[in-house]
Amino acid sequence: MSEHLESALVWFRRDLRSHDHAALFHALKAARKVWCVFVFDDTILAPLPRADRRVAFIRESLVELDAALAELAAPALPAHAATSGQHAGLIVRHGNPVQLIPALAAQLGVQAVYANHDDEPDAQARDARVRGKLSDLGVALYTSKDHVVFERNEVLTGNDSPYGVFTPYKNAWLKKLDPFYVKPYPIAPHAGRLAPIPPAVCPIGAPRVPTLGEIGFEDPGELKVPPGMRGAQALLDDFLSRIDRYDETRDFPGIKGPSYLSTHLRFGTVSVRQLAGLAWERMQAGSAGAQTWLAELIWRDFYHQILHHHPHVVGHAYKREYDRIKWAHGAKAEAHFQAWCGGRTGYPLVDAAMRQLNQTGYMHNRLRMVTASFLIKDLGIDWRRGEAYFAEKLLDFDLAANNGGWQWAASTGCDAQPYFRIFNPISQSEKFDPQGRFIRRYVPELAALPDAALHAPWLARPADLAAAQDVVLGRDYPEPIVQHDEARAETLARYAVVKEGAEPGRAGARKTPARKRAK
DNA sequence: AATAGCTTTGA
DNA sequence: CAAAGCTAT
Repeated sequence: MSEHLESALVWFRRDLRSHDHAALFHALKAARKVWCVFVFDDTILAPLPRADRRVAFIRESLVELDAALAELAAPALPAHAATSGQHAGLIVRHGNPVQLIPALAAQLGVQAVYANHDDEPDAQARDARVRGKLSDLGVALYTSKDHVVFERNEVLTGNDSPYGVFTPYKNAWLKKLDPFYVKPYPIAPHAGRLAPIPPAVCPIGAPRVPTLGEIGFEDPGELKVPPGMRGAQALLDDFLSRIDRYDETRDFPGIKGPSYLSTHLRFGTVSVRQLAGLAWERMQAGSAGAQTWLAELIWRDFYHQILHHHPHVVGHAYKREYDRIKWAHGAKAEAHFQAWCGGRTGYPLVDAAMRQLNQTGYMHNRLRMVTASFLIKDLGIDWRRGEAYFAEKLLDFDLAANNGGWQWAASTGCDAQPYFRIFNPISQSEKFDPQGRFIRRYVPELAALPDAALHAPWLARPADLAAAQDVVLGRDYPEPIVQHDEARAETLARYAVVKEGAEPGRAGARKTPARKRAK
């Protein structure tokens, strides 16, 4: 890999940054001339809604990346020179990378293409095809770890098998970590090798990043997450002032606890090495918040290596016996699913969370667990439908983490937690949004209710409902679409088929007494 | 990374 | 009688 090449092409995918970038570093070290390309992959874009925040986020980030690469290549050039002639930057294409990458490699006459690993099954298949086509042209494809701190087979159990349980994985991960693994790849010292883009590849003076319209999309409106490396840096600066309290604040959607960096991790506009390094440093200095946050980054690595080793988790339970569960079907289930999607379940915290997702493309992590548990364990609906809905709506959607989270909530996943993990949507609400700050923000029709009545308004005293601007359940806000206690019993029965032998009718036979809530 | 139901403690 | 603790699922 370190032999000297005349020229190379770096293919950017989920790593839209110009610093601490593995593939870019390796290319710059190996080749005299280096070009950079991003492809808007039509096989991914075609099924998306036309107003998609992610596409807008990517486009904005590419504009910045292009300028950053040009600046790195020729820092002395005044800004106006950037449009006056041949200069380095980002080549952007739109179509199928399986054709476009080999074609561009041939046009540029490079000897190698460099990219960073993407362990999603579709990406693996795509990269294998690109590798084959490049190889036909006599061009090598070199790929590197970049998206996670440890990948694939880097963290293994004592007998060299991949971990399937998080806690021992985390312990092994932390034991393996040392400063080497979080050291940034230096780009700037080698950036002089970034080569001007030939006019035949990108016409001089033409903008290199297409508009949303040019790739068939519409403006999705304001992005709640500032895009690009600069957006990431701004969020990181802000989070570093709060990270020490992360362990105390992260579970409360009504307060600013999270880093809000998930989208940047997804698109690589921030370096996970930098984040892990910062968190590790603070953790060693005694920060409980940094320690808790680092564990979240480790969850991310964990789910990525799960996906790498067990691609069947896409579309199937990690533990295959859980695919025997019969999920709710029919008109009622369909109505329930629509109510869940639209934030009309009658459970205020669930509805507030779903409305946050619909309105902003983001959902607080605590609420991802609450809403997932509600869909699966209260509505009895197949976790894959919820997974797909999140996949469509989340700006930070990442297949490995989303799938892992849903399988966790569905109890079909890799951690050894038993099937009875059933969140109580009311006690979750009382515990994590006690003042209803979050609920009031997204369910304003209930805002005038007293705190105690917000979590389960159907149990509120009629006087409280009347006092609250005459809130009428069923008119101003839905009645609960299911009764949690009953749903819980049904779920236990539903999951009983997984238990060995699946003694028919055993679970759920014990009647849960209807729980009355004292005034 | 949870809850229900029961038991114990405390005001 | 309510909060806090314990434990099986």
